[in-house]
Amino acid sequence: MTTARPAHTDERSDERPEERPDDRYDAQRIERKWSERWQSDSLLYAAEERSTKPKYYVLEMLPYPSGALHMGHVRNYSIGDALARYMWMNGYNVLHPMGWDSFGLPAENAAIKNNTPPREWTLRNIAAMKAQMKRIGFGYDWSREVTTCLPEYYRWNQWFFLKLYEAGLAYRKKSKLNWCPECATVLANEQVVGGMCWRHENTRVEQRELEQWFLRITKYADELLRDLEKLQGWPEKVRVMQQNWIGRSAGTLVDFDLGGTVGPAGSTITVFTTRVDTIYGATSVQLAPEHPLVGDIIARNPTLRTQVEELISEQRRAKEAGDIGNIEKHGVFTGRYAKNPYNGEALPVWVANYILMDYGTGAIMSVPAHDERDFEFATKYNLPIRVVILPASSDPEETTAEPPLPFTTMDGILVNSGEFSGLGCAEAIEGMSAYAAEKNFGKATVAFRIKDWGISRQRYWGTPIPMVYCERDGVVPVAEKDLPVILPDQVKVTLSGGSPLLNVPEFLNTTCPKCGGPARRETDTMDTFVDSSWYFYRYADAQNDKAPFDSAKIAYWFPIDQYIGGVEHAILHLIYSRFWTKFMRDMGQVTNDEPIARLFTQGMVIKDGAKMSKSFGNVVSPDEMVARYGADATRMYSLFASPPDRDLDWQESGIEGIQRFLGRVYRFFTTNWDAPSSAPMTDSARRLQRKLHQTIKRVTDDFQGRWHFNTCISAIMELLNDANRRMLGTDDAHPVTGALVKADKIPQSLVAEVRRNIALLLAPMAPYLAHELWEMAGETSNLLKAPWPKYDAALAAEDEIEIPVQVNGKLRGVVVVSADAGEDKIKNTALADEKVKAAIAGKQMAKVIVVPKKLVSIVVR
RNA sequence: GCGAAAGUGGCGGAAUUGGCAGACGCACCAGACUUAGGAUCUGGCGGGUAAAACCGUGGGGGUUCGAGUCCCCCCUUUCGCACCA
Repeated sequence: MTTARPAHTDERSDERPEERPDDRYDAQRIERKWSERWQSDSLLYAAEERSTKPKYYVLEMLPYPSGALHMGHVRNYSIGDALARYMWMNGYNVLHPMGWDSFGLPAENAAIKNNTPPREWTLRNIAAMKAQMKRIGFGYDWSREVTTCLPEYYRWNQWFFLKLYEAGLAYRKKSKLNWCPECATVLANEQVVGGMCWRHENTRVEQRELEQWFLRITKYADELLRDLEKLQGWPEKVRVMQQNWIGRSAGTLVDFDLGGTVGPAGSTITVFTTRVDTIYGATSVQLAPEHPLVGDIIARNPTLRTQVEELISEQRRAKEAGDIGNIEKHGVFTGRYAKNPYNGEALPVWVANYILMDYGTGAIMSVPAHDERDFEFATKYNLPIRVVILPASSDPEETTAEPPLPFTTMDGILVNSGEFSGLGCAEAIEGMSAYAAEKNFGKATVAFRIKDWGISRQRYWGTPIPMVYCERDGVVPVAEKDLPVILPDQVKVTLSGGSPLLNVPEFLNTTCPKCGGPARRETDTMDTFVDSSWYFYRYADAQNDKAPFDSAKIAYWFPIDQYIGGVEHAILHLIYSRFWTKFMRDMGQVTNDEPIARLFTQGMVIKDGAKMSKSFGNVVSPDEMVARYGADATRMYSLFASPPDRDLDWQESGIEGIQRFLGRVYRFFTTNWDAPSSAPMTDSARRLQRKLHQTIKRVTDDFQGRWHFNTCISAIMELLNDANRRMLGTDDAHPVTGALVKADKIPQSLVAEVRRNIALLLAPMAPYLAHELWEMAGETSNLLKAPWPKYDAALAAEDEIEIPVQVNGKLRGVVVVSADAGEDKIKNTALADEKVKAAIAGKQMAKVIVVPKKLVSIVVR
């Protein structure tokens, strides 16, 4: 059935007077209008090359172009964009760029699934996500866009790799590596989470031995640790995580002589210990099952070999399961003895499954009396336990008392320790280390947990490593002038082992840069964390085709003033970035020691108590939110729902509330309030003005300080509620008497002032609406660069304040006094209050405490 | 096991410095305007009471005139680290 539209008639009785279209907040209309304007101005968000303004570099972590933004992105970028806009309004030369971390495995998976080349898939995703960002209205300087999968970018990865190679910081080594069967590639230690692949949480990581390229991040281990001190603008949590990751421990190396009884691997066991002061209490030496000496020891002993092999597999199983910490301690005695160089004692040598080859030297001295693990082990195998440290005590009699074992703390005194007896632990460590060095059987040293960074990936979609293997010249770097080594386009991608590039002869076969003879290219590609280790430098000079960047531009923009992203990058990305910066500094490319001055880690976006994910079916699509409520409401809700460092619980009804608020703001501008054009500042007007200045202060303070955007949005809501109430002439309740007072009309000039400032205050958080309101208020300047409002402390100050009065700790009344009232005045007013009088009637007043501007507390008996 | 953060109405959260607990928003309830309302506006909204009193910030102690906030013990949740010698 079709109903013809009624012909145009002049009169339709049932029709209500139509709202003027402009009376309704139409987010889609407003956002379309401003989006068009902004996009026609390519210089709108551009950072200035030469500027007299102070610089401000605000950066959000670049996304992986998966195809669509998720709410986590929206939250991250809403915070960054609000800050950038705030800084623009405060007169800074703001650098606010965006890019794409666009190499990596998902593109290959998608290629297999959809039969689309990774490059095509990736670039299409980038276009889609860029459109989303523009729709939401994030103010990025797109002239500086960085796309890591393009040769214009990754050629500099290769260039840096050559520099690292020249500096001896890139090297090749055969090693056992973490292998994810699902990814069919090697993973860095950082990408193994509890024995599982970081990307496939149900896939157990295996160990494989392969020739790999490594970057010598350990060269900077000490500095990376030390400079954490400088990063006061970073969350404590992140600094601690990095500190643990680097895992520095100062200790001593001590050689235990095997008396020439062991084969080619040597006849000395070097142990690492942080407690050399306990060495006189050592009752055995423990080797990791994979220690090189173990091979020699078990060579002619099949029984022992079987036992050790069992230890190795126990350890491997535990490692793969990720619970090496809970392994049941096992060990076998090798039948050998090693000499403690301090006292000449021969100690039995054991092999134990809880000793790790990749920490320290893979060998320890076992001191059961003063170490938890050694105590457990010695108890199990009946090894002797000898006390050599007694608790220090101010009472000399107590010093002789045997402590409960194991006694592991450092506040003790050495006993039974030869010439070192009587020393405190700390001085003993120092003295005994020096002694070892002097006698040439050891020295003080530092062990680190951090390992060199393995960057080889047997994958296609990444930066080719610019190295060539020649039969005559061996490993040869590609000449700088021949960069970039282009990643070929038409490649059959599979996920079965080995790099797909092996099957591309025109890539694989090349000539040796040295001799010109036939050679093969390296077919592994770089870990994508290489891309993200320095991308933010490229933003400073994104078009440069002669160098990764011009150092002068880096000197201007760096360090990054504010970096914003998820805490999941606390270790990997952020430690590699710091390493890369230090390397670039040492090669003279940059002058800053650290890339990032301030770091902010925002919380996750969750829904129904769980992280948004497809498997939970609780994913909220930003596109849908923007279509339904508008970009302003979407981003503003992401700022309003919780403080940015906490997790955000997405509630659809919450965003509706924000939408309603924006609608009220809009109507505040369209409503004709019938305000007197010139009127004296009535009491009510004065109160509104005070509220306005208080609001400016609150919002400004939040931007300057703790970034609790939820409370500064609340403040703006309060201002609007207050203004509306007064303008509508709703009755005002007197704060004390409760008597209703007719609200006064607000003069036109104050209405205009409130409107103007609401537009300004909203500009960082709801830019589309703010710009529209700014224009509606008759302003012609660009709101993006309009000066941020200043509050007047005098106008913000209350002239009357409410003072609660407590009697014996319970609230009994509230009195109003002028803000500058002295103690006596406040006290007298409080004591004159009827309710207070009633509460203290018939009792004896013991004490009256007056806290000016705060409260009165009366104690009665 | 070690370390960190957190625990406040039906919900998200506020209280920034020891000083009126619950701002702001959601949900809900009532009313207004309406043929209608998933629009808008007004009012209410921790428990309790007729109204008060009184009780309320995970639990138990403490300091203080006064504690969500400080101290001690415990519980729960989240995150990080975990035979690192």
